[in-house]
Amino acid sequence: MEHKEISRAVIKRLPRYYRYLGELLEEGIERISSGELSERMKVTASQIRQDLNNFGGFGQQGYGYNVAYLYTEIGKILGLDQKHHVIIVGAGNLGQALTNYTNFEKRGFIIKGMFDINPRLIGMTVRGIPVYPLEELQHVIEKEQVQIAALTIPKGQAGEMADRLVSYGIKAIWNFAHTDLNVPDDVMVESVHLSDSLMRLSYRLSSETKRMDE
Amino acid sequence: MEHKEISRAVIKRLPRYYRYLGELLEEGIERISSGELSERMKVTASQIRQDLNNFGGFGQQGYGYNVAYLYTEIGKILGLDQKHHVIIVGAGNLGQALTNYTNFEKRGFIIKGMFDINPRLIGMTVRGIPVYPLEELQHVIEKEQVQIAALTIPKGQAGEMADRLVSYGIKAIWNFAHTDLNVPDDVMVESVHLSDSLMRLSYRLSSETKRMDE
DNA sequence: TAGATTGTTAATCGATTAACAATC
DNA sequence: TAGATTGTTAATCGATTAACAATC
Repeated sequence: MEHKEISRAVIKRLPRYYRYLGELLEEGIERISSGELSERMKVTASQIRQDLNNFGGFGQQGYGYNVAYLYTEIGKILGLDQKHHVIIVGAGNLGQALTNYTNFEKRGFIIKGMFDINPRLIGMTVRGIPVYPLEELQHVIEKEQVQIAALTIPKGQAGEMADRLVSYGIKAIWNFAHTDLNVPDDVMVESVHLSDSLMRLSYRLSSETKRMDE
Repeated sequence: MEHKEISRAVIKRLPRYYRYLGELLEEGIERISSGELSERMKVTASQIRQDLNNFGGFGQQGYGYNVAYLYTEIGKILGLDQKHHVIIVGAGNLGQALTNYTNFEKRGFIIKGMFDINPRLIGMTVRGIPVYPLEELQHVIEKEQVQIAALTIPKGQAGEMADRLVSYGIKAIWNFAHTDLNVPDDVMVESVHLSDSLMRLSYRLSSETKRMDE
């Protein structure tokens, strides 16, 4: 219906709001004003109110925001009220690390299997989740109605594997390969480029050092 | 000296330029114009020229940019011409994955050790790199002149550990814990919030589904 | 009711894109 | 020299912040 397209910048901040609200909830805090939250998160209160109002009026004048309510609502916006079936393509250390991270499960991301070409890994289980050979890929995706694939394989094979996953009906790729993927418009890609991140850290370290030399 | 502070947005894009230039280099391409690069990277040529000119005139009118030269120069800007000593705090799957990723080493990030509280991991080696007990932290940091610490431990312990690392002289923290760290201004933090990333993917998946329902 | 704080409009700031003169 | 393409200034666009009327 109404199509006030939400800006990329806002979406990027949503999980952070969710994280802070979760912490408030744990601390037993019931309500919070944009002003208080702004101090904690180190953003302006104005930005918080603007961001939230993209999705509707969650607050109440003179009161602020109800933490539990806002937490739930942002969860819904992020799609965390639904179960998502996930596979991990690439059962190396990184793939295993993702599988072991049980918090994803709590948020509704259910890992249905891991995949690898390495025969030594096939048959192994992590947290009871088996490593399948790649031949099983299509079968498992269809049977388990998998929507999300985490791609934790070397960049050389990533492009081809992405195409293959898309052809099997995958709708979202969580890409850890150090390359950009080209997929159809209706397939979502979220990339975690670890080396890019490390280089940014290196840049800031170097430029800070230079600044101090002056 | 001259202080035309580089914007956050530009710095964020630098590693991506570096990545694409590396690929061009591998393909044996000697020179490239901002127009050609813009097609590959799917950004505007104007942005490429603006970004690069923050650091100096790397191109030549009528010719474009020399790939090898530009690659080297951006490498220098990113601090990749220098060696950085790194430790990994938290020797679980994720820590091991980082240690196994040999490309970091190629870029000058040399891992000097891993650390853990788990006695079962201590003494183990990954690619020849030993897992030390936390008691060795200060000693190794000082002896090996470690600048960068990757933090791959649960969020509950992350804040305290960050303080400890800072007190031992660490100048940059690559934070994988699902929490924001508070450190002094001269200490750089680069966070990789995996769950934030997964939630963004989930958001886009959900909103795409909704759009199609209309 | 008075005080607090939101939701929202308006002003500002910064980042991106367009345009073009400079120059290889 | 003519053609190509940069470096850079100007114009546009979008995102952030400030301000304040609405309202609980």
